[in-house]
Amino acid sequence: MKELEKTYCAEAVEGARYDAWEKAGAFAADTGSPATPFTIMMPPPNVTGSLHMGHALNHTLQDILTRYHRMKGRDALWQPGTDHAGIATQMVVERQLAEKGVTRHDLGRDAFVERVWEWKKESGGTITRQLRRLGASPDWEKERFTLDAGLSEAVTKVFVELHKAGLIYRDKRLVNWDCELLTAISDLEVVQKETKGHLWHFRYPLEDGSGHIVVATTRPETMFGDTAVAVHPEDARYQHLVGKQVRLPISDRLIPIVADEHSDPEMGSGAVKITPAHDFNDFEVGRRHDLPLVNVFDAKAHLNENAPEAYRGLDRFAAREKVVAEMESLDLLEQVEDHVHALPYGDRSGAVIEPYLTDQWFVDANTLAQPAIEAVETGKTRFVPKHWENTYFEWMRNIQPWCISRQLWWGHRIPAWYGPDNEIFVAATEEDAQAAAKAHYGKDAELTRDPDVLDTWFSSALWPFSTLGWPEQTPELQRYYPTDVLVTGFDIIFFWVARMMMMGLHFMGDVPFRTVYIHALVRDASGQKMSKSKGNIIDPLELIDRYGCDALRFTLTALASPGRDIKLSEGRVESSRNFATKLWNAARYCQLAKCAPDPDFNPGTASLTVNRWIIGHVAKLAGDLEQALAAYRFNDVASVLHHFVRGTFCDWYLEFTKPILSGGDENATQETRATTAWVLDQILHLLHPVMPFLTEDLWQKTGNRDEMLMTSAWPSFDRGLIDAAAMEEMDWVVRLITEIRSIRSEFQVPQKRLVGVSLEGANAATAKRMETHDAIIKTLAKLERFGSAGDDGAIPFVLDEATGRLSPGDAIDMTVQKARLSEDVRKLDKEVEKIEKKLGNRDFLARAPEDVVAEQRARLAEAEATRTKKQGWLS
RNA sequence: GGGCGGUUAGCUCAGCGGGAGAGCGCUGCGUUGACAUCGCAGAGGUCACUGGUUCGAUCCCAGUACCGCCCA
Repeated sequence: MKELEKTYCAEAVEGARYDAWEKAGAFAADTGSPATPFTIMMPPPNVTGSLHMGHALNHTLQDILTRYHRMKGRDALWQPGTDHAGIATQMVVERQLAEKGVTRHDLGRDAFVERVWEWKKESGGTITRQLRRLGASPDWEKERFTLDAGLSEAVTKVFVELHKAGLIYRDKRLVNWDCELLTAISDLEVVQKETKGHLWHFRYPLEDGSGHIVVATTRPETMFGDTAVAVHPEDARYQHLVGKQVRLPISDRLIPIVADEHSDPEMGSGAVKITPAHDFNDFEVGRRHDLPLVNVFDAKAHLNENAPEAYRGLDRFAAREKVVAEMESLDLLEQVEDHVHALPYGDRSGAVIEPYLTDQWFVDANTLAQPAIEAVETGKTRFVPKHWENTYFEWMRNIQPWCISRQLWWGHRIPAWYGPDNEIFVAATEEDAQAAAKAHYGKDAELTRDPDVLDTWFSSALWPFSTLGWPEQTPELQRYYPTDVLVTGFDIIFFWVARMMMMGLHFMGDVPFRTVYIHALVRDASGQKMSKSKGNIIDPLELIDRYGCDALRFTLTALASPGRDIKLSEGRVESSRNFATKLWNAARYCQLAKCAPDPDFNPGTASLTVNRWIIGHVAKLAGDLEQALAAYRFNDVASVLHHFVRGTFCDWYLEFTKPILSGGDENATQETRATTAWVLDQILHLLHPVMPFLTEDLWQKTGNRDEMLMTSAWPSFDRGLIDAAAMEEMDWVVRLITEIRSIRSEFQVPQKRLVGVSLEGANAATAKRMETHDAIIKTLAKLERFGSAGDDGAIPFVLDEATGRLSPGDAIDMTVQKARLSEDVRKLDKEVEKIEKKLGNRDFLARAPEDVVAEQRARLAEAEATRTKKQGWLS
C-alpha cells in the first residue's frame, strides 16, 4: 500500500473516480433486480443552461439520498434529463441571429428550428458534464430530453386525450401577452413589480350636456377601447348618473355609465373607465354588463385600426403621451397624480405584459386540480417541510385556466389542424386529422396545422411517467412509478410540482411521488438573491476548483436546514475543505500506525473499554444519521458526521489509543489497530453519500478492496454495541483530562512541563478507572505522576466524588487560584439557589415527573458538595 | 389587503417544554512525526418585545415591532 500524500488533492481524484464509477455501471438502476426500488426524478434543467448554486444544492441533496439508498440495497433509479426550455432557448438563438442582423422570420420555421437543434447539440452537454463534476450519480444511460421522440409522443397523446375529454379547449380570452416575444405566457411567467406611474384624471362629458364625470386611469392610451364608465353602486356621488351616457373624448363614441362593485370609491375619483379588451378586471366587468370588447392594439402593442387615424401605428407609450396632451388641449385633463402601482412584467423578456385578447389553448386546470388537492389532503403525497402544503393548496384551490399555447417555434407543436371553415381537428397525426376532416366534411379537405407550440411545463408535467416510457407499458414504468421523493425548490411548486400532480393522477391514476422535499434558496453571504445583474453570483464550479467537490457538497448539506434560506459564504466552504483534510490526515495516521482493515474483526468482541466506547459511538452515529436522513434533516446529517469524525474520533479516540499502540501489550495493540481501521471504514461508508470522492479515494487507498465503496453495502449495527458503561467511563476520562488541561492553561503551566496529579477520596469504581486509563491520562494530560497520594500545596479541583490536586512543579499564583475558586463558588451559589427555589415549590414536587425531581435533587447535592469543597479551599 | 417564514454568541445558523449549542471570527498558549487546511484552553448570550397557558417557557398560544418571501 502506497503511503498517503500529506493532503487530499481533490483535483487529482475527482475526475478519475467519477469515470471509474460510471464505467463500472455503478449508477445504473436494475429493472430486473429483486430489490425494492428507490426512485427520484431529477428536475430537468434547461438543456442549454449551465450549473448554478441552486442546481448544486438540489443535486447534492438528491445524490445523497440516491447514494444512501443504493448502499442500503435499494434498486436506486435517479432519472436524469433536461428540458427544452421553449422561450429561454429560442431567445438565446434569436439573440445570436440578431447579432448577424437576421430574424427567425428571415430563416423560416424549419431552418430556425434546425438552428436551435444545432445550438442544443453544441451547448446541450454542458450542464450534464457539470453535474458529473458535482459527483451526481443518476442513471445516465436513461437520460431523457423533453423533445425526444418518446416524450413528444407522450405530449401528443396527453393533448389529444385531454382535448377529447374536454379538459383542453380553444378559447378567446384575455391572456398575458409579451409584446416583445410576441407570445402568450401563463400567469406564472408574469412578475408583478411596483412601478412609479401616474393617475390621470380625465373629464368625460355627459351626453346630455349636463356636465361631466371624472375618471381616473393609469393607462390613457387604452381609452379608445373604453366601452363604459363604472362607479360603485353605493357611491352617493354618482348614483344619479348611472344609466346615463358619456361621450368618449377623441373617439367621439357614446358609452354608458354602469354601477359595478369593481369601482373603488377611495381610488382616484371613484369612477373608472372600463376597457374590457385590455384589463382582466375590466373584462369581468364587461361580462357582467354585456359590454362590447374593443381591442385597440396589435401584437406589438401598437395602436390598431380601432384607434383614431392619428394614433394608428403608435407605440402604446407614445400613444399615452399623445392622449394626455390632446386631453389637456381639450381642457379635459383635470389633474395628474403620482401613483405607485404594480405592473406586470414578463419574467423572460422583462417587457411590460399586455392583457391581450387572442385565441389560445387552455387546460381546464380546475378540474384536474381536484384529485391533486385531495391527494395531498389525504397524505398520499406529503410535503417536507409540511407548511409548503399551504402554498400548494392556496394556489390549487384558486387555480385559473392554464394557457398552454405559445407563439414560438421551439417546442412541441400543437396537434391541431384547422379546416377551411376553421373547424378544429385535434389528432395524434396529420393522417388522423385528415381522416377526421373527411368524416366531418364528407370529403377531403385542406387542413392547416396550428402554428403554435406548447408551454414547456406542459411536457415537464409528464416527466415522472414520460421518462419511464409512457404511453408504452414498459417494465420501468411499472417498477418505478410512483417515485419515492421529489427534491426541488419552492419557486416551482406551482410551475411544476402541482402540474405533475395533476397529470400523474389523471394519466397514471396515482400520485407521481410520495414525498416532495422542498429546499431553500441559495443566497449570497449577505442574504441577497444571486443574480447576474447584481453580479453576486457564486459559481459552484469555481468553488469546486478551489476547495474540491466534497467540500462544496458538505457545506451545502450542512446549511440545508429546513425552512430557511441558505446564505453561502466562501469561508464556510473553506472550513469544509479543512474538514476533508482532517479526515484525510486521520486516515494517513491510521496507515502510519499500521491500522489496516482486518476482515476477521468483530466489533462485538472488542475487550478494551476505549475500543468498546468508540464502537458504541459508531453505532450511535449510524442511528442518528439514518434518523436524520429519514427526516430529510440534511443539516443534522452533516452535523452528526462532523461531530463524530472531528470530535469523537480524531480529537479523542486517536489520541486515547496512541499510548496503547506504542505500549508493549500485543493483544491490546492488535485489537486497537483492528478497531481503528474498522472505525475508519465505517466513517468512509457513512460519510460517502455526502463526500463521495474523498471517501471512495480513501477506501481504495487504505486497504485491498474487492469492491468500490460506492457499491458496497451500508453498514448496520446492533444496538447492543452501544455500551453505556464504557460511555460513562470514557466520559469520566474526558472530563478529567479536560479539567487538568484547563488548570494548566489558566495557571500558565508550560505545555511541555510534566506535572503530577493525585485523586483523593476516589471510590472503588474510580480507582479502577484510574488504573485502567493510567497511560491515556498521563499522555493526554501530560503528567509524570498520577496516583492517589495527595499534595497539600497543589491546585485543587473536583471530579465527581473525588478531589484532585495538581502540582505544577512551580510556585502557584495565588491570585489566579483565588479568582478561579471564587468565580466557581459564585456560579455554584447561583446554581444552588436556582435548584433550591425549584425544589422549594410544592407544586413542582407534586406535578413534575418523578425523574425530573430526582434529577434536580441529585444536581443540588452535587452542586452543594462541590461548593463546600471549593469554599473550604478559599478560606 | 391575505398568507407563509424569520428574529438565539461579533458573523452564519442549529436547538424548540425541565442544566443555552455548533462553525467561523476573536483572545491566550503551543510546531521533531496524522493534521498549522492543526491542537489545547478561553472570552462572548435579560434566546426581539408584551401578555397568556404551565409546577416550570428560548421552546407552546395570542398580540406588538422589525426583516424576508408568496399571492392579490
